[in-house]
Amino acid sequence: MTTTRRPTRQQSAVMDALGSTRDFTSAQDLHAQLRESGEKVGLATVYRTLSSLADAGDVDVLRTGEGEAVYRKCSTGHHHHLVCRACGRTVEVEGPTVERWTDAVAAEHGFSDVAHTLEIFGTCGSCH
Amino acid sequence: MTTTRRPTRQQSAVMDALGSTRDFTSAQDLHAQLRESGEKVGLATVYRTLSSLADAGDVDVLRTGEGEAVYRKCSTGHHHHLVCRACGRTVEVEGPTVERWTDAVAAEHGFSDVAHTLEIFGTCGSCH
DNA sequence: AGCGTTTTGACAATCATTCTCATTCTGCTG
DNA sequence: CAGCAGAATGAGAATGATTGTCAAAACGCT
Repeated sequence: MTTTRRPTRQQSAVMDALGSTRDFTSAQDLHAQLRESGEKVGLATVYRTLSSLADAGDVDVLRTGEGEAVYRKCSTGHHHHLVCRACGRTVEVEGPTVERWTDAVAAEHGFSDVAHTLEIFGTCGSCH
Repeated sequence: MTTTRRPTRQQSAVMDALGSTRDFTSAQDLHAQLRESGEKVGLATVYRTLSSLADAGDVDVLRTGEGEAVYRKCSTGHHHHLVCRACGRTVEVEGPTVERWTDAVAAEHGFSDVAHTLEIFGTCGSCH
């Protein structure tokens, strides 16, 4: 079950690329960036690497309004994102309040194994 | 600019189909259902109708983990969803707590025009 | 009924993502 | 160090949802 992870040049290339941006990036963009910087990495590999990273919880994934998956290297632990819809600046936020609320609501309706997604969008100060 | 909306048979067919399920349904499924029940509606039309309904705020849209768009006719007003990941049963939930929290967090970081998405997934009592 | 516009529908075109599979690495092992 | 089995890669095909195209059909109005 434990997928044997074998470190490779292209995997670290993908991780470095991810680390160099602070904003959410799509697999396609990431692939383009890598090509430009001279790294030869196949598109399929970018996808594969990103999904294993995501599965392992090493990166955060969310979907744009158009359904495209975007990835971001984040601090560990459970948290949410406050994203500027103009410049894309992202702030990580955390709050026991929400966690408690979702758990309570779920319990109240007899749901277990609860998980949730929460993203906040707005216009940041500098873009206003 | 104000798109003149002209009522048609197929549009009401789509709306009826949406109204007959209480769970989130994809455009593809909706189209299949319509075909089965004898309604002749083109796939493109289903998509078009759904997006205008969504734009108008008459239906709620969210994305499955795989990025597929799913639609649901909902009560009006701002609310969130508690979805059973096994049977798909959906419960609408509402909570000033979260609304206040997101607004506060956003304000704290200088963000304005705040919007947010929040969905809760879990396993409901009967599926446990 | 007649007309200008909007909608429809069959199908082609996009686009992101996944699959296929032969080839290339990697980490051992002897 | 050479050899091996299994994992990873990459090029391109395949998939699947969604959108665009455009001629034909449906609407609302006169």
